[in-house]
Amino acid sequence: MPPGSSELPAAAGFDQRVYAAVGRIPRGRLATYGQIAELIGAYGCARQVGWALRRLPLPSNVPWQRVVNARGQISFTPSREGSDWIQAELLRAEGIPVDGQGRLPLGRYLWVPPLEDAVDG
DNA sequence: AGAATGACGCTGA
DNA sequence: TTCAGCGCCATTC
Repeated sequence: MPPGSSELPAAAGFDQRVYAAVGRIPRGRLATYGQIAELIGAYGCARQVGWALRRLPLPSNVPWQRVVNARGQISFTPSREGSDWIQAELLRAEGIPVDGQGRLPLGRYLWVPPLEDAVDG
């Protein structure tokens, strides 16, 4: 729709990129915010990835729970209104052990995205 | 328009 | 290992 006719934020397209990238994370795997940002060509915009996931309506078909910070820990914050704890439960359901402090073995479950553009496919 | 905020990440102590 | 500081940039007030 033409600009000015809606209240849609300019990052609406950005959100879709994030959701598409997150949707590619296999079950039982983890990715970081920075990893998703870099994957969609927005290196350095890790925070914006978090914003996009925050705007994600729950429940959602997007595996948002597989996105954690680079420190290998679930980002706990009151603004999530409990979705952070839901994230821990969902990850445990996928076979990923989550610490009582939200920490998890990121090195063991880190997702390595395929290089689609480098090979013929 | 300017200032504060935040589901991040890196460096240094 | 944990903690503090700084850079980052869209969102929000």
